[in-house]
Amino acid sequence: MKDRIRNEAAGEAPKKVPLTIARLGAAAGVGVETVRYYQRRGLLDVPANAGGVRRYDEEDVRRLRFIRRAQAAGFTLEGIGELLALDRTDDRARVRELASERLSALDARIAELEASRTALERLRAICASGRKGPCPILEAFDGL
Amino acid sequence: MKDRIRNEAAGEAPKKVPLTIARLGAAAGVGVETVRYYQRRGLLDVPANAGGVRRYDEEDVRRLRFIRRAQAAGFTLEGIGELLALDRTDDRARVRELASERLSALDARIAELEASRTALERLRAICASGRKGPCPILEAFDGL
DNA sequence: CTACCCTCCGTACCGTGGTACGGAGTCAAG
DNA sequence: CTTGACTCCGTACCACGGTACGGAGGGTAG
Repeated sequence: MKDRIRNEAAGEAPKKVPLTIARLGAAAGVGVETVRYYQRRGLLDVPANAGGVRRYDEEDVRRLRFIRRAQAAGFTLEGIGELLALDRTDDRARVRELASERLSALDARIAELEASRTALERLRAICASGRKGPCPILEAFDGL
Repeated sequence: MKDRIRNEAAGEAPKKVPLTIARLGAAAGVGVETVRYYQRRGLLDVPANAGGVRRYDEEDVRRLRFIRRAQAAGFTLEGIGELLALDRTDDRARVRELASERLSALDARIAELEASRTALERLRAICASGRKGPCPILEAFDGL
């Protein structure tokens, strides 16, 4: 079983090891339960293999990785569902709309985080070990 | 009642209008229920005024605003509780520790959001209205 | 063939951060 | 003194994104 995993890493002889749900999850850094949750949400489809153990392919891995990346970009799972649907259509206007929407939100959030960053560095400096006087935590965030 | 609010904006004659819970919340952009929730969590204390309507002061406003700013910086309410407690002690080491911790997380998150930003702009460009060919949503995030 | 681990499936539960509801009490203006 | 808005308090519920559990069946290494 460890050998199967070793096989994967070793590039030689792509032995076409069956991609089970756990391996699919591992390929994108998520657990089995999370994959199953995405299936329930309709973000990944369930391979038709009634009765037995399902097998997955590279396309599933791509989709799963996409989900995680889109999440990191701040899309909700619902939004990601729409993106996945759009990927099959050709509604460019809608894609641009969603992207622009997210870009604005992202820019706002980045600005916010950068302001917070400045405040935290200020706090860290003010509360340096050698210094005397108060270490005003509340004030450190004034003007955010 | 509208007049009370008008009073607040008009700088003349600071009439020392009583700060009720709704006005406290409004001063930091949150609702009554949220203030009460923070009280339950121990982030704000409940003025001793058993039986009647509680009154708040500027200190409460400061604390409430701090909570929201610290949240924007990515602190959890639990972490904020610790910060508020630290504000009363002089444990500079711990303050610096929390600040540094958060700074690292912030830097990581900012980098992530910036990478997402790039990917989204790429997507928006690729799916421009005039262009032909596919509008590859999944690929747009490759390499994040 | 037999351990042994993995998969399948339903259902329940979790943490975080709130939001809603409803009845009784309070308070200020008219 | 009434009216209408606001407060208090407990309890319940919400969205989001998972995570856990447990029993029955599948698949494979030795």
